[in-house]
Amino acid sequence: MPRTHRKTTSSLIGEKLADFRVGVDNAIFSVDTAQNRLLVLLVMRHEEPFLGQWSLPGTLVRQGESLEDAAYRILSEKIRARNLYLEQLYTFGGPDRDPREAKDSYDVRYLSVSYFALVRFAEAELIADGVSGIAWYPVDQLPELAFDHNKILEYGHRRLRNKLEYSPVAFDVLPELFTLSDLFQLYTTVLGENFSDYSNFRSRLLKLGFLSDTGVKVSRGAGRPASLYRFDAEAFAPLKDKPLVFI
Amino acid sequence: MPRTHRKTTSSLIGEKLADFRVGVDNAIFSVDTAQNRLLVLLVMRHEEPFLGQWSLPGTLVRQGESLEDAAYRILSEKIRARNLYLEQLYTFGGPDRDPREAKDSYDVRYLSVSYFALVRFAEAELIADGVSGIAWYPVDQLPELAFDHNKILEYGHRRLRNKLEYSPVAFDVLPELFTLSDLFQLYTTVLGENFSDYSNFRSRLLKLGFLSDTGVKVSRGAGRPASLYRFDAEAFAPLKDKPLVFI
DNA sequence: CCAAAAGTGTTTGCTCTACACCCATGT
DNA sequence: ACATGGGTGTAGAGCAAACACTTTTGG
Repeated sequence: MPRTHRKTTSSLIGEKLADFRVGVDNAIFSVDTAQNRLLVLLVMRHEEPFLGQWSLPGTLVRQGESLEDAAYRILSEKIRARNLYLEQLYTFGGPDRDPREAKDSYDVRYLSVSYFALVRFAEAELIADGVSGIAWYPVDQLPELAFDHNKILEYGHRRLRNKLEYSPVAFDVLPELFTLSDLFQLYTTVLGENFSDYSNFRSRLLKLGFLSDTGVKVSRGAGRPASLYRFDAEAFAPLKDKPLVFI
Repeated sequence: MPRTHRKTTSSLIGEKLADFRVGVDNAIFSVDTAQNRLLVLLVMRHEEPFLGQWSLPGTLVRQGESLEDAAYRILSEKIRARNLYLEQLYTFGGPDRDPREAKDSYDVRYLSVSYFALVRFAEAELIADGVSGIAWYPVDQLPELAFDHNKILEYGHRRLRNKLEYSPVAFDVLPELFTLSDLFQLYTTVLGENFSDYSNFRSRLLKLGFLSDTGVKVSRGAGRPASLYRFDAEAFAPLKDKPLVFI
């Protein structure tokens, strides 16, 4: 494998290696169940390029820091969230995705490893550091973002929908105890109004057998009180690798 | 977003940025239908570290070259394949994944953006460049690979199985005209013996409506001759974004 | 009592599974 | 003729969509 990991600068024709800056950008989603909105966390840029424009929270990777560590670091610098789900999304690294590449005489490439996160909205307290603008934006009302961040978000949004359908991410982001309506509403705000009928959703989920009824009832205004359920990780374990459908 | 894309070296405490070499490594799969084996392309290393060990074909990214371009370049340096499917797999970038990081005084990080590829076996002619060892290995008889390449391959293998179930990659890798047995066999070698009954597989696929019978029959030894089918891209188009199950 | 929310049940049609069986060819 | 692989059909189980209905609360 002669061409892999050759020492930095090669003198062979046409083989000049690119010099990279590696950053991590996060697509952080959250569901505001009170207002039925799917939100994404944006921060205002205070530097060139794209000064004054909204962008995804990101950072450059430090020495000794893994990519995932970097992703968690940005997240914890922006919000205080304890319950969350995070995974790598995609790596965007084409040339010309950052305007600085053109200007820099040194021909530097900016590579972005993006991460996808879903956090519990109620607990996610934004950290205002005085200077930076930081805000939750509804995904259907996004402004034009810096770099290729609109593209990253679109990609992240697709991933979110898939995750919800095929894996139990929802429970990472719901409170410990929740009603089936809470769960249904979460799915509805992410997947759209008519993804399923409530009663069918309900029986499908219950049949899977990893939601345990605590027996405790809660009343939310008018209407019959709802049972509080808990996600039973043990009961779910055997299903972990099977293709699940929560439709 | 003050911490994103800050100019190279920062002097703030604990914020020393990592210096990156970005490589692309390919997990290239192929199905040998004659012998019913799932193969992966490995190359022998002729440099330290891991000299004399097998590894995934990889390269460092050049100036002006996109990640995907780099992936295609390695591929075309190793095999002459015209029909293939390729997509990004995952980015491995933790510290300590490359032993050179420890030795280099300069604290360089080696980041690997891995790509997943599926190529048509019959056409994939290996390019022996005299020096390098290069070979197809059955995925169930892998040697110990350099770096974290075993992990990458495992990840790629999982992706392959998913791709086959939910997307029409198989048709990128089958000949223009194929029998339903060819298709079934491809699925069997990748997903395992008992993923489905032939007759059910058959009717499910045909009902989807994007396989058109050419009427031409081929005889392979004994037994009734089989119809040659063609993948009808137009008929498939409307199904593109729907969740398909080829199980 | 009525509206609202939670929870149950039923009907209809379809898909999945598992086989059994027929068809066309080489030897 | 018979083994071999290709292709068709079917009965039963289970699931999903749609919707009607009951239960329990607040006002």
